[in-house]
Amino acid sequence: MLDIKFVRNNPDAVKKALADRAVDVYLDEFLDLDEERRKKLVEVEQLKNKRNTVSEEIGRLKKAGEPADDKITEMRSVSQSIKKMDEEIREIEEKLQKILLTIPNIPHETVPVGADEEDNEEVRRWGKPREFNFKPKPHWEIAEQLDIIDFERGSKVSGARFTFYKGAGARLERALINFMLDLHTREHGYKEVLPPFIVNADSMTGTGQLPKFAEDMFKLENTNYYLIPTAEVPVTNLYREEILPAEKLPVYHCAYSPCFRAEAGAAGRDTRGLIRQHQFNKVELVKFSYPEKSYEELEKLVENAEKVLQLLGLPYRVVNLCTGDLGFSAAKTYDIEVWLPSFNIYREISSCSNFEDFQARRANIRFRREKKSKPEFVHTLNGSGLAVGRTVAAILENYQEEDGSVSIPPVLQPYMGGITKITAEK
RNA sequence: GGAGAGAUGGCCGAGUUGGUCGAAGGCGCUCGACUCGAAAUCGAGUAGGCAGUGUUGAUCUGUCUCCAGGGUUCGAAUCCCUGUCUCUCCGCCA
Repeated sequence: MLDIKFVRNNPDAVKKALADRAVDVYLDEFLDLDEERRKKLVEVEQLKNKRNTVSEEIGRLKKAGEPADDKITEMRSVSQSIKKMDEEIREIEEKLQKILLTIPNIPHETVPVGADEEDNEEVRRWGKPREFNFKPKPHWEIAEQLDIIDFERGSKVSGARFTFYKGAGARLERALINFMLDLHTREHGYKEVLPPFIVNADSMTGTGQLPKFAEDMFKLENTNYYLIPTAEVPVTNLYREEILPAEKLPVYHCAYSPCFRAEAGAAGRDTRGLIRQHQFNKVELVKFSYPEKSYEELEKLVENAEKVLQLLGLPYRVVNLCTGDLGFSAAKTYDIEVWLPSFNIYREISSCSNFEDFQARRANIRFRREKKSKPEFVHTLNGSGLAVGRTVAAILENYQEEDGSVSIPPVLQPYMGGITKITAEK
């Protein structure tokens, strides 16, 4: 959510940001409503002031045993006017809030202006895609031949885009989760959290999933609960409605969680394999930062996520998302894309964003610079470190051998009970 | 699931026969005095949102906020209704 005062004072900047994102918002209507609200507010506050002073007087008169009937009658009508005006103001505020909640964040000045992913800007590459002397297979073929992932039974038991991991596949997934958590907690200074996987609507609004993106999520019927689409939601909302002591900043958390996504509107895309599932695992990194340090923190966050791929020996590139591809709440986002040989392209495996104070304002997460200074909004950041399912896919594809077996990256071997290779069971 | 109790400022905790209550008191914190310094002691200060003023986030003014949302009333932390959460006991359960 943007600062209403900022929108009021910088309508042109907001309009430009909206245009760059190709988003339609009725900003002029918003500005008119805002002005009307303030006008009415002044009026009603004057009336309230009158009510307060006269009511006090009535109390004094009654105590002294003097009559106050005429004043009471007068106040009766004043109170009625106040009630009416409060109602009008409330309606205006509701409209304002509704619009405000659907205005996306303003892109940072270093974000390239562009229409879609074609206009994203490649920042760097790491690692060289391996040259195969045979035709690399897609990960779902490898996995099925090794009998470590069962897509068909996943569909039977749940539906499309659900899978069973089995044997070494299940263990690989678990190994990756532990490897990532260990790396981020031991080497990168993140404190681990294991959050609830179900949250309420307030939390979803706090991080920006609601009200605009309700159809992307699974809602539990007859409740106010949602399955989390990412650990970003519970972990960022950890400090909702709180004022953090300055000495605690920056706060770093990492969290494993399953993620549930309805993938509405993605029918027909990535129908095979692990790339797009209704349920997948992810290790998430979340930061709460001083405003002036948040872009520094973003760079460090991306590097922390990259480190996972480097240690796993998976080639990747980092791209700076353009205005048209940028998520609703983000001011700037780096995607990390891992090399997938069978696709012959880089595919998103991590998304690291700085939300500046956009989520903090929605969720009311603040900090106090000095003991006596006013609370300010923190900046929030998060990034995948990494999406585990896609990492499994990348390992299977990049480490596959011609005989159908898959080598285990050395850093993962301790987590896999020392095995160096996944081979088909006899 | 059944029965009961409760939700007040950074924390603890008064206030529940409605009327100078944004809220006593204590702790904590900040500043000052004392001290070579510290402790102790003494004095002062110590919520947030919105709006106006100023103008750039000093000050001043108004207003709202005592879990949330409604209601009664000239006036509610105090009365009524609904919801949420917490605690205790019982039942059930991993």
